[in-house]
Amino acid sequence: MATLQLFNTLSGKVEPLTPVGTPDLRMYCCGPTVYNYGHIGNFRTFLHVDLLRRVLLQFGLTVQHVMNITDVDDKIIRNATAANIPINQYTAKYEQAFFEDLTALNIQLPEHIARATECIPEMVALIQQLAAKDIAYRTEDGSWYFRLARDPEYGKLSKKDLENITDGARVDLDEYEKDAARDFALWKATKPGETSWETPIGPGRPGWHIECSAMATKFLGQSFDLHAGGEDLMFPHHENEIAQSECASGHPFARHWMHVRFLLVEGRKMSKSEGNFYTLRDLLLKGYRASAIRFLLLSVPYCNQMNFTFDGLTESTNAIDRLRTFAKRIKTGTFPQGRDESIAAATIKAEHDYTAALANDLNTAEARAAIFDLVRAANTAADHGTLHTENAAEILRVLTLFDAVFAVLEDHDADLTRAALAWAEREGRLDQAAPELLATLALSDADIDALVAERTQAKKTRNFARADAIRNDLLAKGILIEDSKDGVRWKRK
RNA sequence: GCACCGAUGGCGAAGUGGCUAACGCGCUGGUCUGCAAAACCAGUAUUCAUGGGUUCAAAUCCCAUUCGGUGCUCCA
Repeated sequence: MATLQLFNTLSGKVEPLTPVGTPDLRMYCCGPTVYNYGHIGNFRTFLHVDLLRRVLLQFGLTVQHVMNITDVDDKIIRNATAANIPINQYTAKYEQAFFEDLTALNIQLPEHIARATECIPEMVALIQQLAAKDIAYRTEDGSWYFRLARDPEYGKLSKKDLENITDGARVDLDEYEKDAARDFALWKATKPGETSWETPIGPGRPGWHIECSAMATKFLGQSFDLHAGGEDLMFPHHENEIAQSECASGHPFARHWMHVRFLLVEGRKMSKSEGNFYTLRDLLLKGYRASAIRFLLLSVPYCNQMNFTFDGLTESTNAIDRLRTFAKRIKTGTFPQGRDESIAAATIKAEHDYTAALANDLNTAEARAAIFDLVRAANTAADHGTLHTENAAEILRVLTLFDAVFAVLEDHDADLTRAALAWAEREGRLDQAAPELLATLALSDADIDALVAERTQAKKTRNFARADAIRNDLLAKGILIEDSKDGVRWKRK
């Protein structure tokens, strides 16, 4: 069984990722702050964590995977206050939307979902531990801060020297109360009108970093195998998590740290002001398939910056079509009995290359290439009649391995698009949907089957004008007809 | 401003000292087809941002420049 070699931000080296102390690989991944719909940058991270998880499972490990939901923070409080609703009502909507999006992207759910608001006692206990060592201190207004001067290892993840980062210190209303400018908030005192919790350390709400320390420890213990998140979280978020957790417990926190790099959109930084900021739902309404979005976001390895483009989405759509067409051919085609040695060798090579690529720091681009090499070799063989039944079975097994990780071969795209349209209708956003999309989905499968049957009949009577008219009409509505030896097929483009 | 990362064909992208620079998409020609589609075959970067240097040998190492990104402040 292969072992995953994964870059570790903490050591700066590629190292094997294996469970220590328990049979399960224990991993914690920073989840969303549920104050809005998730954008494609968010999902690049969640997709690569999903890929990691699927690779670990494929490599024979079991995992205990925790993801947090940040359901209390400044933005949530601000937006809920503006909407004049309680924060839990505000976050419930976006949390539900987030899980719908995970489903659309075929992202597996972690074993544990941890909501910040449900783990307040654990956070308070952690702050008390730090307070007992005089590492946490309380300011006059009732907030608690972490005394950075007490952590000599601070900066080891992001390779920062404390001396060099003080100039960028945050200017904050509370700053005058802190002992040192870089000390960060563990607990924020109640401000008028804000949600707060009555606790043994006083009323207030959690600071940003404390929830991940508390929840990771709650579900995985003081030390665990892997902590992952977007590259921007490395500092200060993850650095602060390490500081809090290790100073409190006296034990190493996560052994291995993985950071997913940012994406660009059409070569530019994604931002609302650039006008290139997209949520998953935006793309579905434009008519792009969920599977194509998944495949594109996974096609560039996590450790590289990727350029997300609409041409890339079209490319991914076409690439998936080719894979699906191929899978169908292998599953349903008729082949001569027996086994061809050269195809068998190509199949074994593809499986080997595919596995080696993923084991090598999750090189998804090379893993993809290995599968496409197999597709070409097998299609050529099938065209020449040298692909045999045993070859088909072996190829199908490799395709199954591939799809257990990439998860794009099963076609749920039309249903997912319909669901997105139904959501847009409820939200009054139907005007954002592409017109061609509405035309395509207006046709039911039965309608299409009827037209295809009519065309087949027209062809039999050599009425090609009528047959072509039907085909062109359907094509204009996004339905592609293919005649083959085994009969007529159609698919939605 | 300081620190770090990146720049590979029409587009996306792998490769990080040594076989003809993967793979996908696109495009061109061919096979098949009533015509298409799918599939296959052939072609599609003498060259890896630019300028120097190291080496028998560089896309891969070093220096400089240009451009893009990230962190230093909320951010996947």
